[in-house]
Amino acid sequence: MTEQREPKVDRCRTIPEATVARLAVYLRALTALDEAGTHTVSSEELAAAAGVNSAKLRKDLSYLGSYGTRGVGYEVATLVGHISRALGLTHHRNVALVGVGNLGHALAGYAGFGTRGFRIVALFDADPARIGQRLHGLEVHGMNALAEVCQAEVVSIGVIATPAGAAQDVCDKLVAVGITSILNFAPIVLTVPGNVDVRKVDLAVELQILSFHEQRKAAGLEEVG
Amino acid sequence: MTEQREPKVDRCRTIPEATVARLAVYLRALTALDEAGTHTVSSEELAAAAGVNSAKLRKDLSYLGSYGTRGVGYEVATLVGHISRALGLTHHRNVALVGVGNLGHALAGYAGFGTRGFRIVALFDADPARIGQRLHGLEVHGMNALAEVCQAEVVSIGVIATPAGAAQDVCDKLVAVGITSILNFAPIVLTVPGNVDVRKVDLAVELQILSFHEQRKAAGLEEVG
DNA sequence: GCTTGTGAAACCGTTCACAGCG
DNA sequence: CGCTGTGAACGGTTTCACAAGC
Repeated sequence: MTEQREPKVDRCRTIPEATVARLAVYLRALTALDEAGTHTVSSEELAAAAGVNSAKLRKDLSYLGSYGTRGVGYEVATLVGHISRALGLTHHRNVALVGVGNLGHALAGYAGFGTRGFRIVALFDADPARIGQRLHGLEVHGMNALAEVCQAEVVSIGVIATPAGAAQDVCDKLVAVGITSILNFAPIVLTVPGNVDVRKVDLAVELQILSFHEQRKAAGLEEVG
Repeated sequence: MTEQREPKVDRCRTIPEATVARLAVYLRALTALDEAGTHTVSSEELAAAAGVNSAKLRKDLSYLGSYGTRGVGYEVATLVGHISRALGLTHHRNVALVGVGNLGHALAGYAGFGTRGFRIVALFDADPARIGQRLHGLEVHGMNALAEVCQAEVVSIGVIATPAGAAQDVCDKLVAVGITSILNFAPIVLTVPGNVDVRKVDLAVELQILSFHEQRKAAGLEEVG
């Protein structure tokens, strides 16, 4: 057997995937603290606000560097800066949204994006009846305008809010235009080239997971009672 | 605080958390296969449809029992049945939705729930202007009707689609009414008793995770080119 | 032959516990 | 003294590889 030693180019910039997801949550909590006028937090306090334990929080933050003060805690503003930089949020990112139906409509109007580093700059839909409409100050384009519009506005993330049947086709088009990050709300697994990142949100899956635990709780009670 | 040390009752019915999440995805893929008229799938095929590798899929299914046929594969209908049972989806579960703003509106109209084991049976909002309105055949109730309505309809899951500021209060009210499973769309960490399960969906967090990878890709290119 | 089901190994993430430092 | 930062231990998850069985 050939001893395949991993190249192990472990430059200090390696942040575990699980940590990345939590950094976003810490950022949210820190922003809230900042707005409340708090200047300093201990790992214990911030961990509570983020719903994790303090050891995990400290380890997560340690991947960014040593930005705390022993015996004191972390400066809120400093952490906000470092986490923002780590997540690539130093400048706003432009988002294109495809599918302006039920859910897409709601996403287009969601104010939370703007305050957290993102701006929806373009809307698309396949339905001729919707093309040309204006939603929250943006015109709905047809899919054939995808390339043109995405290059004019510098779009870095695509959001798919179409029915399942259209999603893979839309995805292929987004990839063809050069988009390499996709957030998918359609209940289907997308196939993409290796350089493209996809994250998915499936509401029914979330409910089904809750259903599983609900059932287990019911079974447990039955046994006891 | 309430340090609940689990007694570690490892009865054979223990399905790992990571597996539960994927079972829901398998179910989605199987339903699609079923509708397409497929009767039998191999682990390889189903794994591809679910976006995982086949070894993982087989191990996941093995927690439910041995329902495949060696040399052949799995019968679609059989698997659908077993996964549905495992997830507690043999009967429809009733869902209460709190917050009928932008997002809540979209969720109330999302047809995908009905076909996948759930039914939204009650809508609530704190805004007097919205109370009494009808949405997709359901009346919007005020928060003071929560107890009454949730007990009349047997609600097993609560969905919070309110602004962040209202979410913890709404959550407390749901818990008080006896709801032990909550899906939270508000960008805040909810505090709940130990017997209550919370799952959260934060759209901005998802985008920030994509942003991280997008940045890393950009950094990588810079280095090469 | 082919594909499932599964121990064992490798991997990753979390928790512990304490050294290090302000 | 208090809190951060971190090696080491632990537990859960994924992958490997092959025996079992149609």
